[in-house]
Amino acid sequence: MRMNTAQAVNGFQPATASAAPPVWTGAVALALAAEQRVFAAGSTGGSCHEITAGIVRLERVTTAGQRRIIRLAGPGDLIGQEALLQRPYTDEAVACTDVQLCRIPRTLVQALGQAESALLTELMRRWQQALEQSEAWVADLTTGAARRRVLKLLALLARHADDDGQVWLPRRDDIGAMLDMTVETASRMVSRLRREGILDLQPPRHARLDRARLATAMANQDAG
Amino acid sequence: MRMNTAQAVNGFQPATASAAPPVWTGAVALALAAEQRVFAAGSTGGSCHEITAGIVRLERVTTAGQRRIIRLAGPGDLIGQEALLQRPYTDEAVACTDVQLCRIPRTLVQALGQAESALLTELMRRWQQALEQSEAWVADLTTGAARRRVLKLLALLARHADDDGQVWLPRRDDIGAMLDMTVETASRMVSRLRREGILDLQPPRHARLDRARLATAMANQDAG
DNA sequence: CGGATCATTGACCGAGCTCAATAGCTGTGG
DNA sequence: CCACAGCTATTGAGCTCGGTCAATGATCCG
Repeated sequence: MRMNTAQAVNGFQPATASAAPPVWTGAVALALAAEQRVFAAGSTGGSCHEITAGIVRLERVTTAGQRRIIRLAGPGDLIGQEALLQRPYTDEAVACTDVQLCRIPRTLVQALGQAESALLTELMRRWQQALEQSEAWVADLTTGAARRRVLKLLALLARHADDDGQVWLPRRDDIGAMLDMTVETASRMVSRLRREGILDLQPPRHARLDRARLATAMANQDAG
Repeated sequence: MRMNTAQAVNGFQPATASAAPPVWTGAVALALAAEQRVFAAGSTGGSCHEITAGIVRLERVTTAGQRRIIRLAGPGDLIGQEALLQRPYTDEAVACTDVQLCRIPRTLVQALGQAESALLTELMRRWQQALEQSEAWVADLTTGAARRRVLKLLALLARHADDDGQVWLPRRDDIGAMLDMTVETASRMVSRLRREGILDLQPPRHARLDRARLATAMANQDAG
């Protein structure tokens, strides 16, 4: 199973701090509270969205009837690109935290044939970013023991830490849907990490991470 | 865990029979034998590739040192788009079967600012397709019991059946890398499906599928 | 305060991993 | 052609992680 390939392909790229103002001139900003729906699966909206603040989850219901969170999208991420192609949204998009969005109408992008190429480049960049994150999700969050997957998830969430160093910690059943495990296992893992001092719960729905211990734990996990 | 949501979000869209000649005028065709590498992870190539025949796998080595197949790409799929953005390839691309490719140089796409919008649309379409497939992979192939995942994989492979109805069947350890299970479990599952008449092995590396029984088995699996 | 949702913990059990042995298949050289 | 080596696949036996079922705590409101 082990390989001697040297290059380290790291799943999660450093946070693409797109604090710079959105490039989509003409797009309209809007805000949503946590648990509000951005768009519904199967519905046909005329726009995709750039997330400027907060975290949005994309989820669907599998043929087995199980709710499954496909990926998380944060600031700088684009969701609902399928609308640009006049297709219904594939997944349900729901705000995990309070979020701020930038609504990008399809019409805006369609008038882009001869528009400045910077915009086109940006579009491609974001699109590819989504693809890579989706693939990183497969690679990191669906592989190995439950403990490993939870650690990986924490590492991902740490990238979205808010100003005072707190990270958003999903509800246990959401963790389950992300990592394909039961609520109980998710809870057990979180509790264990708390006892190990890796995690310090700050209810509601938040925690403080000990980055060093987290890194150590992940290294140990990968080693074992 | 079960939900009463009615809409069926099917993971795998019908095969995008892109038998039509590639839209990329100026791109150069090339052929590779099975197990040949299309591009290496970390290397910097000047082009992305459209697959016109065969199957290519995209894989990486996780931080745990485990080889993990991220997705499969077939005819009509675009791989290595990151080259368009002058970035090194994220994953290793290896031909699973003999493949035919269309090499699309970055320069070709860069001269696209004012080019016909049809090409731009096509690019976006493919990009989105890759994203969706990656997400479908997460949804279908990383969820649930080993048996379910193998069935899902077979359903996916069935979409790439060759002319005489045979499907390419990965080596057991490749199945393992795709579905995050051991070689032994993969072998056990395949053997079981063979005994159940869902699968008829046609070595080397091929099989014939009983679509009806496969569908039934998947339905049973989802029901249980 | 009472009810609802969410989280934690325990006891038990089974799917899948580990370790290990056997069997097919493929190619290579005598 | 056969014999052998090296890979690939299959199968078995035991053990463990995580799922299932169930009970108890927290937390959060109205």
